[in-house]
Amino acid sequence: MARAGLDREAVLAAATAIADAEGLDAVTLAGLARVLGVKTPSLYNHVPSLGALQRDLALAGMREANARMTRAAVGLAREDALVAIGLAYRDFARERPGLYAASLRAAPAGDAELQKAGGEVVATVLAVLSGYGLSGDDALHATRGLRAIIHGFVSLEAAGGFGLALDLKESLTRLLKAFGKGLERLA
Amino acid sequence: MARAGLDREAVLAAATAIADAEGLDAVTLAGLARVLGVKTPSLYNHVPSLGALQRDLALAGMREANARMTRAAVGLAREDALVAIGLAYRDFARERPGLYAASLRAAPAGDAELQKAGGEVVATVLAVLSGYGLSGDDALHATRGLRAIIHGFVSLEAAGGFGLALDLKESLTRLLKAFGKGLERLA
DNA sequence: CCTCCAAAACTAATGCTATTAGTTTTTATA
DNA sequence: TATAAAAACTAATAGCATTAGTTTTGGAGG
Repeated sequence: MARAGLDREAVLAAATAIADAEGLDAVTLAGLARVLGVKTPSLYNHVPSLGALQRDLALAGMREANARMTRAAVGLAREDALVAIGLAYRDFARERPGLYAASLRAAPAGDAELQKAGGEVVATVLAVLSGYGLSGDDALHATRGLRAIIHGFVSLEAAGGFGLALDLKESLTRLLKAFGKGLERLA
Repeated sequence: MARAGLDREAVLAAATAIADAEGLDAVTLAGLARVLGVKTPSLYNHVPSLGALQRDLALAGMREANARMTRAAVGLAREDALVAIGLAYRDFARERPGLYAASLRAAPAGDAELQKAGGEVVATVLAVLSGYGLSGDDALHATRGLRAIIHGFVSLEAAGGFGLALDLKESLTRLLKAFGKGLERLA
C-alpha cells in the first residue's frame, strides 16, 4: 500500500474535523481510518489509543478556548473584559462544537498537561477579575462564579437548552454585566 | 430458567444504581443483564433499546431534580428561594451523580415527555424569579441567567473543575445571593 | 546505485458491545 | 387442565477498540 503520510497531527486534525461536523461521538478510530484512507490498526502507529486521541482533542480545545479569551480581552478592563471573554468563549463553542465538547469531557486528574491548560483558562478569568481589586476569598469565590456563569450559559446553549427566540447574545451580555455590577459593589 | 420477574421499572432501577455507583458509561445492557441475573437479549422484553433506557434515566433525573427544587423552595421567596433551589440542585448532583449525568445528556428534541420535564424545571426557576416582579424580556433573560448559574456551577463542581479547598457551598450561595441583589436593582 | 532497517502499512484474531431472529419455557387465565 | 402470551433462552450478525504478527515502503549510509 502506498504510504498515507500520516502523523499524530494529521490524525488529530481529521478527528477535530469529524467532531465539529458530526459530533464528538462520531469520532471513532474506524471512521477516522475510513476518512484517512487507511485500515484501523494503522492508526496505532500514530496514536496510542482512542482515549489518548480524545485527550489530545480536549487539550486542543482548552488551548483554543483560552487563546480566544485572552485575545478578546486584550486592552479591555472590568465590565468590557468580562463581556469580551464570555462572548469569545461562546463563539468558540458555536464555531468549534466538537472541540468544545471534547474540552468538557476530559478528566484532568493525573494529566499534567491537561491540568496546566485548564489552569491557564482559570488564570485568564482571574486576570480579568483582577481589575476589580478583590482579594482573598472574595477573589476566589468570584472566579468560581464567573467560570460557572460562562460555562453554564454556553453549555446550556450548546445543548439546545434555551428554547425561546430571545436573543442569546443579549442574555449572556446582560448576565455578565450584572455580575460585573455585583463585583463593583463588593469592592 | 426461573423467571426473573423483571419489568421496565426494575431495569431502570438497576440502571440508576449502576449509574450512580460506577458512572453513566458503566450502564450497559451487558452489565445490566449480569447484575439482574439474566442474559442480555432478555432485557429487550422490557426495554426497547439502550438509547430508550438512557432516555428514561434522563427523564427520571429531570423529574427528581425538579421535585427536589420545588420542595426546597416551598414557603420561601426571593433570595431565600433562589439559594434554596440552587443548593437543592447541587445536592441532587452530589447524591445521584449518575442520574444527574443522565439528565444532562438527553436531547429533548422530538420527545414530548422529556421536553415537558425540562419545561417544568424552567417553570420552577421562573416561579422563584416571579417574586422579583420582573416582566417581559427582563424575566426571560433573568431565567436564562439563573439557569446558567446553577447549571454551570453544579456541572463544574461535578466534573471536578474546582481545584481549591475553598468551601463550595459558600461559593454557590454567594453567587446566588449576588444574582438576587442584581435582580432587586433591576426591579 | 544498491542495500538494509525502521516506520508504517497490512491481515488476522480477540473480546467487548448492541441488536435481531427464532426457540423454549413458564405462568396466568379461560 | 389446556392454551397462549410473556419472558426467558440460544445463536448469529455487525460495529467497535485493541493486539500480534507480517509485509511493504522509503530514506540513509555505504
